[in-house]
Amino acid sequence: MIEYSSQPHYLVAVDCIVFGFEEGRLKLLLVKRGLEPEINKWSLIGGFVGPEESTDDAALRVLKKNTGLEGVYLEQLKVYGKPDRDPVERTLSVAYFALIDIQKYSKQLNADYQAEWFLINESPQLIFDHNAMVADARQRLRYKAALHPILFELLPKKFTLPQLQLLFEEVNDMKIDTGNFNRKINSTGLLIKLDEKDKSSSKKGAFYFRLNHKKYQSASHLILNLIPGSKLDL
Amino acid sequence: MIEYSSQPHYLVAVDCIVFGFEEGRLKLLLVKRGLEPEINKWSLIGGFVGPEESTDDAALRVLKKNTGLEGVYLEQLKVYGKPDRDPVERTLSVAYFALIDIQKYSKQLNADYQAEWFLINESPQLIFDHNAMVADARQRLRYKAALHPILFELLPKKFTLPQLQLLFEEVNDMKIDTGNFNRKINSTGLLIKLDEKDKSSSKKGAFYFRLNHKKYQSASHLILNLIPGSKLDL
DNA sequence: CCAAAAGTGTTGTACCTACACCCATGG
DNA sequence: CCATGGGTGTAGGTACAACACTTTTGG
Repeated sequence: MIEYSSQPHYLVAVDCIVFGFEEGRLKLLLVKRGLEPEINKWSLIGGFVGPEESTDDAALRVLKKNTGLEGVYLEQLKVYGKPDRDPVERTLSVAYFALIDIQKYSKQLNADYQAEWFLINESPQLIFDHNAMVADARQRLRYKAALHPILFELLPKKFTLPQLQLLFEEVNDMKIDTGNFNRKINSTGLLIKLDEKDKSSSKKGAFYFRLNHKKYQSASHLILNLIPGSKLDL
Repeated sequence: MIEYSSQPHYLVAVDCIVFGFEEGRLKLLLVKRGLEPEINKWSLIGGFVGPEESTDDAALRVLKKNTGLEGVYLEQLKVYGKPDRDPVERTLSVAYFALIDIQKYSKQLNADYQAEWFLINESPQLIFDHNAMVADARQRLRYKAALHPILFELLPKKFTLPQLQLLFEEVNDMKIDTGNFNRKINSTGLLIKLDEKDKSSSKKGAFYFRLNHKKYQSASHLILNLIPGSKLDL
């Protein structure tokens, strides 16, 4: 039997930066940590990687356990591997970011786990290096969303153009011209206009749209150019 | 003393996808693996992460040991975390990709480690999931290079525009119009024209250029638009 | 009828592609 | 003097930013 003799072994965790979008604001899902150290402090959703699961599997499991959701958009962000990032024992963390439809979430088991949504700019101090993870994830989200139509993952099945524009403005932290935005979005062919209108925020009402899923699948690598002088950085 | 009781611990390795560019072709640095299993098969350069170093540090160490080079461009690619990716024992691998000036490399200790350059499209079968890592790294390189001027890291201090164009063509696997390419490159202000010419590949000779380092630093997030209808994908 | 949000039209400009063209020089 | 690779110029088209404009409807 071959073995790697005396190489050191470490704990491996996953942590998920979970983004949501509600009432025109970008939000972040946090939980109160359930174990020492730093018990009861706010933390990203996370857990240790089990012996029979991949890190991807572990992230999915953790996500399902805390939100009840499956089939959400999940992407590996990066590894945080400083030796002393966890004071108890060396633990590597593989960070993932998830985009979820916050409406779907609230229909699921809400109270079971004491998870809570925070406005992203008003979230509390987090444990360890979790604040850095969130900052990195926001940057990555901006970057990725500039090139790929992933932000739809944050919206309910039916949504309006003003809603979508607000989302883009939140993520990129800038105002966008409505005319140009609508024209570009429509030219992608990704949206299908419904007959129904949302009158909750104006008298005229804004038409609902839904995703053209066929187009969305095949165009997941499409390059949007929705953000004018975009200041990407990665 | 707090501890995370009985959570499982794993080995953690780093593997480096090292790119080079020579004679107009993109190359990959590989080594013959020095330990069982799969001893003497071709492999990425890699090693286990030591107890006192971060994964980034480990990658730098491994790179220095195998190429003698320091201060090279190095970026985390992603973690490969399937439970059975190493048949001996569960080992997570944090993959990094590096861009090195192959000229500098050959000046360093060349024969000490039995590393060898392969044309990227003619590289041998690699151990474990290393082939997948290379494929992912190529894609990431293309993606990143479309937005950031990182490809200069692959060139020597002095280089010509035709050389640079070849590099872009290799990385993106497409022909690029010379006129448009030159104009765009020049408009970035990233290059400084030297008086000297390289006459090795034509009678007229091509002017050498060097990087404007100040501009390069401050514009590391610059968005190049050098690849026409680019087919990015990540 | 008016305020306020939704959505459309228009126009000048910047940039980009394609391709024709000139340049330098070793043999 | 000509073949070859290096490098520049230019015309036509596209797409975009900016902003003025029309539409709808509840109060």
